[in-house]
Amino acid sequence: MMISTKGRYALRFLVDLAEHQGDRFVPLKEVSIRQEISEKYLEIVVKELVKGGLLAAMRGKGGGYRLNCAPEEYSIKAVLELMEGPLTPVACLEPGQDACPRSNGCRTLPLWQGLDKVISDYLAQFTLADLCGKTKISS
Amino acid sequence: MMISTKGRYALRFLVDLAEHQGDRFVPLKEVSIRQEISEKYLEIVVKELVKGGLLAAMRGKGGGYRLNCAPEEYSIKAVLELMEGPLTPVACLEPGQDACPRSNGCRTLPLWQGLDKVISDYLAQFTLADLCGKTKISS
DNA sequence: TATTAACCTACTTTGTCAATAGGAATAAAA
DNA sequence: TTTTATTCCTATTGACAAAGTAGGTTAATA
Repeated sequence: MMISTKGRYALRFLVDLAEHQGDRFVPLKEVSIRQEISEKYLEIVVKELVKGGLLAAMRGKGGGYRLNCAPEEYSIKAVLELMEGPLTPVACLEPGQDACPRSNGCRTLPLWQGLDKVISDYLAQFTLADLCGKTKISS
Repeated sequence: MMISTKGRYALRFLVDLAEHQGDRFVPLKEVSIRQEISEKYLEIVVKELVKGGLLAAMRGKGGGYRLNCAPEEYSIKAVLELMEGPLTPVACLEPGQDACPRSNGCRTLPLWQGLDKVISDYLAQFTLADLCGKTKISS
């Protein structure tokens, strides 16, 4: 299991906004009820989305959250990486990792590199828009 | 990060056996030195490989471990699932999981199903033999 | 009978996940 | 101006798993 609640909740929050925001700010509580996610925990998730520049926030009465861009602009891969960190299947592939001393003759490295690529390529091809309304994703 | 040391060490152990066993039983200590993995921890990993029927073990002097089948017979996916459990990217896809009540209108489920499929298909196409000697895996 | 090696049980340490608790700051409405 | 609705902030908790250590028991061979 590689995707934690943070990544999953973040996507659900963004989809919910895309589908319900219209022209207003949507309060977190509203999403929390629709998505059946604890308000308090969702706060933590959303804080990172704001900090990452994906959402605009507005405080006080009538406040809430709003997408900063059109749904087509949100790459699924980018959202998940913001929440989860690198999505590599093994630690030695994480960016900024100094090459493992065994990497030269490592028999398994190519396997992990290939796996990393299929995951990365898959997630990079979708945007938030693909998750909205009737699904455009087929397995 | 989705593949733990158990899965990674297990593959390295199996590859090491495939490349060095010849016609004898290979003691764990020997692999542990070559692979630079703690003997004690490797014991835990190997125990599961034996229990899973992948290895034959022989005790006492001259003992050690040996592959039960030809390297082509070991599916990478099967080995990893033995060590890690289900490789699904999210919990709701694990086998034996009762369908989540939200699954009907879930906007993210198709995404996870698709991701699960690319991971599963990728890992299912390789065997231990593909990891041995010069790599036959390209990314 | 000494040696080598697998097997077994228990423990430890460290870190992350998934929250919860309680309030402070801010904006709008009454 | 006071109430209400909302985001924002810091701290804490409980459960669990990952990764590894420690110390001994059983079995096969020379």
